[in-house]
Amino acid sequence: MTRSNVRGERSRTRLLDAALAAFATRGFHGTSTREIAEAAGMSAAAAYAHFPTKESMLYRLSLLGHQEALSTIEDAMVADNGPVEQLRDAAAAFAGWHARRHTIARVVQYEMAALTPEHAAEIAAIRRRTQAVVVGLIEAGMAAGALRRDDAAAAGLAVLSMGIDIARWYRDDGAWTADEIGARYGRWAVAMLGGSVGDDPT
Amino acid sequence: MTRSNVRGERSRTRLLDAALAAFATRGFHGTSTREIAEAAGMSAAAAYAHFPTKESMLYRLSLLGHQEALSTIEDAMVADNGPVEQLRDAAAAFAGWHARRHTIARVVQYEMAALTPEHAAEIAAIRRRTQAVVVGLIEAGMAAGALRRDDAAAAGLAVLSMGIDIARWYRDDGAWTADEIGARYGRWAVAMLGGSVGDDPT
DNA sequence: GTCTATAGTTCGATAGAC
DNA sequence: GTCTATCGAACTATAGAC
Repeated sequence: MTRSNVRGERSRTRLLDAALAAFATRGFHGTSTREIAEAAGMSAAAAYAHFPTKESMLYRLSLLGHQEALSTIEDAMVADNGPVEQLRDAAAAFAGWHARRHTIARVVQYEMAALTPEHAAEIAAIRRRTQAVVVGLIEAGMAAGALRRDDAAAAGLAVLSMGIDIARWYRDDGAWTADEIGARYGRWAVAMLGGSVGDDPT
Repeated sequence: MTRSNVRGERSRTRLLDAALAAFATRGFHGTSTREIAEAAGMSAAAAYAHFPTKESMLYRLSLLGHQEALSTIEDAMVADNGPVEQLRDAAAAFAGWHARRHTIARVVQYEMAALTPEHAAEIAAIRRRTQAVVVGLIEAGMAAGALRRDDAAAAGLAVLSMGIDIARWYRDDGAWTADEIGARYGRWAVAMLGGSVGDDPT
């Protein structure tokens, strides 16, 4: 991390920002390396000094996004108020993240098929951890009798689905803030499974 | 509809089937006209006797799929047992359709950005009708006191989101049938909003 | 309606100068 | 690290024969 590569780091960041915006709106296959480079203020050839392939840009974005989504869930669970409140907080954080960070979330959720098999496998491992966290909370809630008995794996998938799909439709100029959406989706996730928290007597 | 164009109709159908499979797995921009034509058993040039552009294939598939999804919801509501049971049935039909017809559903939900502006506007009108049906049921249920007061538009979006996202992850060799998924998602949609039907005392 | 051939463009990625 | 120039391949779509 010498002083001499500060400029290189900046170019790399600009490229990733440009690739993110393009992949989110037109998709990986709908985006050319020329578009990305131009949006980053350099020639297409210059981009190859920072990333060996177009796919390597997607991989970097996908990895960062997946890690961020998982961390957001984990951070929301630190207050251990029991599985039901933890489920509410995790679902709220997950949904809120997909609204607040809808651009990278769109890449995370809808461009995985364009990754190389090796990169896709690495990303899939993070996704499995994310799913395991939510399903684990649901299982714990059911075991404690605080949630209605049901297929916990299917329920976890549905709770995540509500959050993931936000990335498809959310717009920054829409009617709801990311926090509002998060709060609502957290309540809905719990209510869906027959649970209750606080002033929510179902 | 003369006898002489029966072969043409068959070729057209084969092309649409091939385009559907390709668009669903690799996306519109990730699919070439050559791939589609080859999978349909003809040259790329021959495909242009049936469709003037690659986008026109996508448009046809998207239109058929959207109409089918809307019809499925409407058909599920014919038995008027009140808004809550109708909501359960509509959500179940919508979710079940996305599982049973996940291939075309994937094209319907995730390839809209590749349509021409004119075609996209036509499709968007069908989507608005679909949304209006579900939001209308939720509003009716809230007005009747059978569902918890909440933002009906946001709730409708979340109910549809659960169904839509099924197209992203559903596989034919998975653990659940489309009917099982539909039944569960119908119950969850109602429970999420504090409603109850039949043997579901929340 | 289908073919071969190809026009004309754009693609991802590289060569080599500075 | 960035540029201009370009390679070789792939792309959408068309021309013209049958």
